[in-house]
Amino acid sequence: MTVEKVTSVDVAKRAGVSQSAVSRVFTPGASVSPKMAEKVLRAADELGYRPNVLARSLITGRSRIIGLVVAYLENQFYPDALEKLSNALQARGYHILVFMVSNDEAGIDQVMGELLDYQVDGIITASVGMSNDLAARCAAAGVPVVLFNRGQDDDRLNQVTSDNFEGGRKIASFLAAGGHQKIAHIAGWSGASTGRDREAGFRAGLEQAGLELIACIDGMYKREIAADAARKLFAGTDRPDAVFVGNDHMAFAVMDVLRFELGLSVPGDVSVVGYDDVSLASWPAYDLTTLRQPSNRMVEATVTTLLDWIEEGGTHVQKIKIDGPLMIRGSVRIPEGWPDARL
Amino acid sequence: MTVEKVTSVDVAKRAGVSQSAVSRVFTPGASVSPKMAEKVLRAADELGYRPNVLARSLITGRSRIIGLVVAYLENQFYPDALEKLSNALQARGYHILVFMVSNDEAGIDQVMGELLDYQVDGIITASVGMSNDLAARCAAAGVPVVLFNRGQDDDRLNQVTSDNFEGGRKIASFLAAGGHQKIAHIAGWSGASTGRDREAGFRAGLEQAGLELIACIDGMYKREIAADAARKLFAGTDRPDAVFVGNDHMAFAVMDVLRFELGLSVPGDVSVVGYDDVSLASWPAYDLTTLRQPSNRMVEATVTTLLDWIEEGGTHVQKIKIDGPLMIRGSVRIPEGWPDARL
DNA sequence: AGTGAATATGCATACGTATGCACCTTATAT
DNA sequence: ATATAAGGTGCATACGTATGCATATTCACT
Repeated sequence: MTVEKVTSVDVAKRAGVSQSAVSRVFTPGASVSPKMAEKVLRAADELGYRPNVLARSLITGRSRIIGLVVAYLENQFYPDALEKLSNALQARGYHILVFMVSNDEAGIDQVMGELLDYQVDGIITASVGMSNDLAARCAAAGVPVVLFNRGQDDDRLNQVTSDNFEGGRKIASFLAAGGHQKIAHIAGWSGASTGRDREAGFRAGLEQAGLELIACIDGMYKREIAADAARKLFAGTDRPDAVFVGNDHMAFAVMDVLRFELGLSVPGDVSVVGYDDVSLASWPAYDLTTLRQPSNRMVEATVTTLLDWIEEGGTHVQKIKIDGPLMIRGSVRIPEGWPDARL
Repeated sequence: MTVEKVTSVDVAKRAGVSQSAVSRVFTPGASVSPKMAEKVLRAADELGYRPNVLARSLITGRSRIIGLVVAYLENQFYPDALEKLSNALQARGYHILVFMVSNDEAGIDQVMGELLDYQVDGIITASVGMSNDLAARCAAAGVPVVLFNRGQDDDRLNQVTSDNFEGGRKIASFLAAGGHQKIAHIAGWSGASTGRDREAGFRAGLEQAGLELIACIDGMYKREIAADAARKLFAGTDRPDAVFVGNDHMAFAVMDVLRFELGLSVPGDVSVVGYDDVSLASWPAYDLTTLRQPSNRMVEATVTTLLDWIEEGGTHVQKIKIDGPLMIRGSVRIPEGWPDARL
């Protein structure tokens, strides 16, 4: 396999011009005459020349690479987000370098180091937090960070989330309006802001309706743990008549346990509500009522924020919350005369 | 935001040594004395120095970046593969640059060009084919390619697939053994080898059992098209008693239509078999019988093949087929006395 | 102590591109 | 026609690192 690299020098030679001229032809906005452009482009085409992005980045200091840190792709919300992020960035001339990471501090630190080695122009973390030390290193390296679907109290870190507190609250008032009395919660991981905020909003909404949680278990955003939580919640005789599960991924597991292990009817015996509105939630097998995280708008906000920092040298750290509607489907008892309008 | 790059020169200065020495300390296998290593590492640590991968790649000609081209992540098989590929490559010091692509020739060509601009060391396409022209360009650039889950007659392209023909055949004999008489097929996209091979194997298996397909519709690997196909298949009075669907992603849609639109029982009225064995297939809501594509082994083979080419200058193009078992679950009528052993 | 081999180190250069500067060409206005 | 600005072009250098070559140091052995 003979590798014949063709460089701007080769093109210059063939076109009978200087290397700078070639470079300028391939640099948008540089000053070149039409005649020159034509000559160079023809020579480039004949040789099959394409600029070396890496060499370019050495000078410009911009790699057009965005690092994406993500913990797991099993929850459908993330591949969906990844696909949308990648498309949006690709349309703007950037590309995503993927870093899978186990969600513990040591793993993240190690991976984030590798990330910076690649001179990424920016970093998006999907549902992953950062240590202070790390945030400092990114800041020092001048690499902007956006936390996608994760909040963190650090005024160097941009973040884009749905309005988790308000979402939890909406679900609470919806369940309360449906006349549910014994309401339980299988929470998202308490180590993440999303889980905590949803729970807090949910509790606030219940209180507002004069209700109280009868049980709350941390599901860790994991299918198996959520399933166990469901088994535990429904082990006694005093069963909940409604469960809010911290995300759809866990909610599916919970519904499976309720229906196929315990023989309960959803929503006949118990209402189930999720969070995210991944596409599977709308499939008839689950038909899950859930609070939609508007991934399109979240992605849009993420990309806009990040590129603003990269290209305009942004200075104002954004903490963006995006409101989403409750998607009412067949997994819940629907309140009498509940307005069709989305919450 | 002040960006202070710290380079090997800075480290050299502080440690009182030459830049070459610093480079060697960070190059595994280079000759350095323990004393030197210690001095340099301390200085590097104090300054927070890390080698610039991009600058390094300019000299070595290796970027340690693998381009991954993928069409869509909705089918759970792909995020799963992506996660595993990324982990496996990461463990070997490589990272994945993601390129989303619409599955048409023009889009692929455009994207593949950008890919080569990044000087990737290798390319993996997930369920995406390549034009001859493109294969030639990759070969000319010395960039090895592995097609993951896609076959193509081109002796420059490595490929790793499951044994799709044999898989289709296994499913046919299983359904035949179950006493099904009116067997239909909702095929994978006929534009892809996987779909064609599964269908061919399926037909061969039926013939072997003295049966014949009563209907076959191209589902294009798309949920909505598969759902329509199911509606069409079951519109008349002479309904199939078994359907083999070209992948799980479509099979879920088919089951949804059968159960929730047509009120049929699966497997009471009709058996359904899928292909892939994504994790959702084993969830009780579907409990889908399906032929497992062993993604772990496929990923392993893909990574091994690719890195062999990259690091050892491989020369023998691999066309690897990996056999997978039929996972027998509740979506089919199970043949009397069918051995528990996997097919 | 002296010899040769083996190991460490520094110097200089190369990788492929972008860009400041100086120069030259062409267009524009006077 | 001349003066001036505006636009093109080439030269030289820089980006941050790896590496061949020559030299300096260490070591084992006689």
